[in-house]
Amino acid sequence: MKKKTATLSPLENRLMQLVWERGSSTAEQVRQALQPDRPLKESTVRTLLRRMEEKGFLNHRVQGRTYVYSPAVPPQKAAARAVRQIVDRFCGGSVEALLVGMVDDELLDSDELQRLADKLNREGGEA
Amino acid sequence: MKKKTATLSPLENRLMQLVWERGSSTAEQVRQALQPDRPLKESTVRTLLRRMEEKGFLNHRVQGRTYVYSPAVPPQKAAARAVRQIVDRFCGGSVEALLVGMVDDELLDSDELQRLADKLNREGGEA
DNA sequence: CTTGTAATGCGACAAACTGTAGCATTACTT
DNA sequence: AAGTAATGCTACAGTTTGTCGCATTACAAG
Repeated sequence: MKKKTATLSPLENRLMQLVWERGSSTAEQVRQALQPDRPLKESTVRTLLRRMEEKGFLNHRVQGRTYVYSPAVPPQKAAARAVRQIVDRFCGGSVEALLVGMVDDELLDSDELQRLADKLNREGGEA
Repeated sequence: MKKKTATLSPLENRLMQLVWERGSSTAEQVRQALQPDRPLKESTVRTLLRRMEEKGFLNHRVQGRTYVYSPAVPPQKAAARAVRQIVDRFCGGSVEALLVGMVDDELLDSDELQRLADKLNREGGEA
């Protein structure tokens, strides 16, 4: 059973969140951000950050003696990617089916959908 | 570390797929469905099915000497649930942001969205 | 230049999750 | 009463996750 993981674990996701919010951060900053809620040693945070970079979710640039990590992918892009998986898995590839399900589940209401559709169409598609 | 898994593994997902398609199935049927592509021993399939039930994705009823498994949740419901997670994780809770991202990612095009919105609104919301 | 210091990556380890399956037990069919 | 088929339990190896300690290294200060 050998394979490369392209998914973030719960905790990794938590960190990803922070990095997205802050734009970019150092291990120490992330550690502080997690602070009283989730006290982790710096080594731990660094390991996580490193793994996340291996998985392709982060990039880092060296600034002086410090590594500054930043998102390799914008959140919405990652989200879209995740949704694609869901659509394939659960909805037989039909995005429409997914949206219908979301409305049924009250995750989204049709008015909101309407409004959004209007907005997007008005803007037109600027590829 | 504590335990509490609410997610399906890749292979489990594969089986879930089948059960959704077929409505309900026995271990043997699932095994056959996986056939040449993924030959698994019955024991294996049974273990997977059992785990999936533990995780709350399947139910089973006894029919004679056989267990017949069926989805505990319809696919679109599960999808919506998964999407909710994504929305929270990646889009700061904004479904709209997600949809915009999907359009950007060409996973969905605004015309399609428009059509769907119209359709849903026409049908009206039968709670 | 030497040394102290801070930041780094590597290697480790236990618990949990996955993929796979053998086997003793149990429940129908004959 | 027996044979047969389906069941759940237990097991196990390979991975992933959560957590670190530590040797090493790049800089700043002396």
